[in-house]
Amino acid sequence: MVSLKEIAQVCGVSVATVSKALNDQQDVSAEVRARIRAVADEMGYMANASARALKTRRSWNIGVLFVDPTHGGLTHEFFSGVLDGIRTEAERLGYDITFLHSGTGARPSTYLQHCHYRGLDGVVIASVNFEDPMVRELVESDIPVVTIDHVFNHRLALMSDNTPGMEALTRYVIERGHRKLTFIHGEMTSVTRSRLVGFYRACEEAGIRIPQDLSVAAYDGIPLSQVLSPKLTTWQQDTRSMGRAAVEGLVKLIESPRTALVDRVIVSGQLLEGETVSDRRPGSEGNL
Amino acid sequence: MVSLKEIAQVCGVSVATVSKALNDQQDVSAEVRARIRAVADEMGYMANASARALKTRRSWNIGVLFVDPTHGGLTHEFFSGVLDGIRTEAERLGYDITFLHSGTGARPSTYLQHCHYRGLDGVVIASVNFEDPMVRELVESDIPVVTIDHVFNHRLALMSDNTPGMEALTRYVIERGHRKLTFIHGEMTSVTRSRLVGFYRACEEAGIRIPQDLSVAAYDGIPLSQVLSPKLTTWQQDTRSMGRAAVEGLVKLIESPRTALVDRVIVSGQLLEGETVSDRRPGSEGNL
DNA sequence: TGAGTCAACGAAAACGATTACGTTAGGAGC
DNA sequence: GCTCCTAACGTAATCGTTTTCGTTGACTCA
Repeated sequence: MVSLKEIAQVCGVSVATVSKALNDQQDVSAEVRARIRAVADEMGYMANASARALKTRRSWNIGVLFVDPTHGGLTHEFFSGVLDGIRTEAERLGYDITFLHSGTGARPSTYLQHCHYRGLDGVVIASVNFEDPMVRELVESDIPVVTIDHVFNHRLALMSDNTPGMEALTRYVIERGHRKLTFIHGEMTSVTRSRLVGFYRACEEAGIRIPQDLSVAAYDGIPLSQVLSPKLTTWQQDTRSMGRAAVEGLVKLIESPRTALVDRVIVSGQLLEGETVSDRRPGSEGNL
Repeated sequence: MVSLKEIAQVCGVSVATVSKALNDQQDVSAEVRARIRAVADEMGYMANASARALKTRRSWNIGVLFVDPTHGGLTHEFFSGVLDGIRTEAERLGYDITFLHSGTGARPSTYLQHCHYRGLDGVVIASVNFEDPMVRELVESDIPVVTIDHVFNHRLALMSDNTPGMEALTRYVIERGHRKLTFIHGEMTSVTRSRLVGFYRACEEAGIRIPQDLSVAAYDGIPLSQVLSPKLTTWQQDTRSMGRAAVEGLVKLIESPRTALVDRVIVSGQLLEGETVSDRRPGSEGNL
């Protein structure tokens, strides 16, 4: 609440000079700069984000759009990890984050309007219905956007390695002697399709013969799977890294739109060997 | 990005009149107001939060302070529920939320400075080390604050029903015939102390005699406990309600500081009967 | 008719920061 | 001594709102 003006008065200089000194500009002598900094520290000066944003049109604020289809809110474990990554990386780079929603206060609005209202510098979109007109409006706007696990033209997309990951997971199961496989999935989203491709690839590569005992392997390495007994064998997505990578890419897009690449970033996961896939290879005893 | 000025030009009125019309003030005739609203809608006008905040000193933005001691970040299930409640209620009341942290951009700072930087209207504090000097600085500041599960003088506190909850849970165990009880807890926080009080109360009420088979009851009804086998018997805290109630109280404090009550709000939980407490009463068969 | 009232508008000053541009003075160069 | 350059500062406009305080004109009423 102490402003540039007050510092200027104490130091006997103009507001402009204080601003320059605090922003490390060249137009100020070393002595004056040092004095201004000392006074600013002493007075406990803190910049006013609103005033700065108003003038510079940069809010240092990133929007996060997430709609949980299962209505589980933020408890959804996948998004919790992603969000934590987003939050961590944003903080590191000097940004705050704001949850996007439709309905600013009493009057209803769109996601894009919410962005304009807050002057958001960019948006991370994850886990939404990408067919939603409000989402499309946002993606087609002139605001920097990065999507997670969905690809739009001319937009930065951050993908988990769904196809190769599923392929590797399936191959793991096949290698252990299983020949009759079933792929159980939820809603048929683009993510599901990617994984299905990986599943088929690994199957084709192997050929399918006779059934044996039931084994289970899953996608997503959420913590829950590790406290179950027996421990679930899964392909673990590094959700935190996904969040971090998303923000890293977005901020590049924001801060150097000319040179930043609009492409596909893939964050790879890893096999988490649990106890739910038996080893049926000749000569082995099996572990289930 | 269309501003009041542009609307004013189109309508042939002053900026002041447009502002008044859009903010439902009395100083504008019905016809002019209607025309201004129509033009504003048509032009897709959206207020600029920064400009408004700069002028009114109200950001419509609430800070959320949460530091996970176990370093699990937002994946901490308790806080995920609380956060979702905060988010939902804040949205309903027209507020956005911002995660507080120390370290605004490159330069390190305190939580309070972060609040000033963003002009936050109030703060919800949960799951932090309440002895932290930075937390105390925040609590002792002039910013509206509500704490969750911790009581400060002259500050609004939102408590879960730790003592009566623990008391009820313990009584439940005793009623089923158990006489030798053990209370296992983590760090000795004020929350732990509250629960311990409830535990002792129920014990005193009953008297203690001989040991029997092992039974387990737990506090916190996180989803995990329900997928375990056997299902854990727990006292379930309604985390979402806690988040909502916290924001509800905070906003009252923000919007009517004169009449809002600074007190203790208690959100009660409920017994979630699982399968981990056997029934040892005479005549019963037990279920474990 | 003249004073007074009031509804309906506008002018302008903020809020706190940034920045293009103007100004000043001292030194260099001839 | 004069011009010119440049480092180091200040002036002032500007970002988009809100809000106080005019101002204007129509109307009422004695």
